[in-house]
Amino acid sequence: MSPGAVLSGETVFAPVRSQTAFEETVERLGTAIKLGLLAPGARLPAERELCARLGIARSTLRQALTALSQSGHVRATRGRGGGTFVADPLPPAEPPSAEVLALWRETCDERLAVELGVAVLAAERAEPDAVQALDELVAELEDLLEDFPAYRQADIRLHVGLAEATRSPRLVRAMTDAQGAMTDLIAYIAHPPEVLASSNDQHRRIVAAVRDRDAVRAAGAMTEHLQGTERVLAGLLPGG
Amino acid sequence: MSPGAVLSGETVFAPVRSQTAFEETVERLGTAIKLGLLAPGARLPAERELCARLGIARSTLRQALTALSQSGHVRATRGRGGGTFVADPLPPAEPPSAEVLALWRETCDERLAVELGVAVLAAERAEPDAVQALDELVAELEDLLEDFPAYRQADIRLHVGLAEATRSPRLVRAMTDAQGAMTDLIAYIAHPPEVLASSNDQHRRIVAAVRDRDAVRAAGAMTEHLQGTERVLAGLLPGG
DNA sequence: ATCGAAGGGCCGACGAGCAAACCTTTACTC
DNA sequence: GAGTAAAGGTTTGCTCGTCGGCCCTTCGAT
Repeated sequence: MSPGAVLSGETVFAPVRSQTAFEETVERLGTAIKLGLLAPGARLPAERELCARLGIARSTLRQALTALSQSGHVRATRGRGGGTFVADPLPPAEPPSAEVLALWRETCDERLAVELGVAVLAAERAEPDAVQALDELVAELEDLLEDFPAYRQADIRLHVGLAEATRSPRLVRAMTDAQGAMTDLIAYIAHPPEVLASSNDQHRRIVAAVRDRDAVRAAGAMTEHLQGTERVLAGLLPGG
Repeated sequence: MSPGAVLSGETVFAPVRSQTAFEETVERLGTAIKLGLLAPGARLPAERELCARLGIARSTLRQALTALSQSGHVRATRGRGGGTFVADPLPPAEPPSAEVLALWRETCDERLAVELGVAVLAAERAEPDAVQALDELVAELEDLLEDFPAYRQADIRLHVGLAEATRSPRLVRAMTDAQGAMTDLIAYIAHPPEVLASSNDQHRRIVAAVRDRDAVRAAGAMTEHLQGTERVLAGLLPGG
């Protein structure tokens, strides 16, 4: 038997953790809000429409919306012209749990895979339109070096935008999940403007490689980009 | 708004698909069996132990085992020294559903991400022991060029072995999931010995790059390796 | 012959989720 | 100002998956 046999045995028989529809909905909408995919002040679809789109009963959706409303991420107004809106401003983020911190390396590993795959496929497939949108995001980021929260929001839009350029919905989902997991880790470490500037240089190189349809260069630039975060985390967290 | 806004909106509000514990268990064990992670004739842990490890009730586990037994993947014997065993031989694989076929490109995209990430991280982290195990698998594959089913089983062990070399359980899980999804697509296309020989050459180069701790070369070799499959599928399936 | 470890079967309790109503608030329209 | 449409809020009852426990059957080892 190969030396890894124990590990794969462990993996096969690891706990099955079935999320409930309620939990999954809270997480989906909550992450989208925290990542800025749903902008502050934006209006969600009406409950009756949203539950149909999500494929769940309205009562289940309302449980999720109630939870998000109690945590302050969403607020609802009644009557005609009312609806459910993303809170503005958003409530402050909560510090990451011990469990999240303990698994930080695996989280980074998963992100590495998603980002690398996205970089390669975006380089193969991105349409000129998409590349232009990415260019604009990079320019926008340049003006946000002094304001980390705003920078991070636009950063997420850039990474998700790369995933969208692959036109592979599952990769978009994987990217939002990965970014959601990373945000918990990233939020509480310092990001001086110089670091953000160099990070955005890397963005520029990634987008340039995508424009040139150069998958190898895109992957290389992305690897470098991710190493920055990882090195900082390795210095701050256990198991580094 | 970026051109991708529609896509990310679609993604955020896409149906939440809550698997039941029963379904998840059938899929986990079923995939492990089909992939050969649980070898034919192997004995599963006792029900009472297994349900504890999976974190589910015994009655739920038994539903899953009953399903797997009815589909012929597993057989159970009672009494002391009895237990639940992986069937030998396994039942013939079923042809892929129309849904699986329609999403083949996204499946390949996800696999690309996982395999690429695994290749890079394995090159950074693999221990000499693990590399040696991979070498042995490549050698074993060399003797199986004439027997596709056996080749494919060992092929999976090699790819999962690479994932194990990263020592990242989530990547191992991601790899087994990806291989499970690919198997459905691969099983029904022709694989003449010459194709397998060239595929195994690529394996050799991947492992060599991992041994040399050369992440870039590992990623390159892996990309090339995956393109083979993808090109064949693109020729046979719609949307290619 | 007995014991113990294994699968096999059964049943009651509980909670998630669903479906379909109905109520309340609010704003636009005529 | 009355009516109506569109939104969130509430209630109710049912189904079904899951749990947890209990007892039965089988059969090798002692």
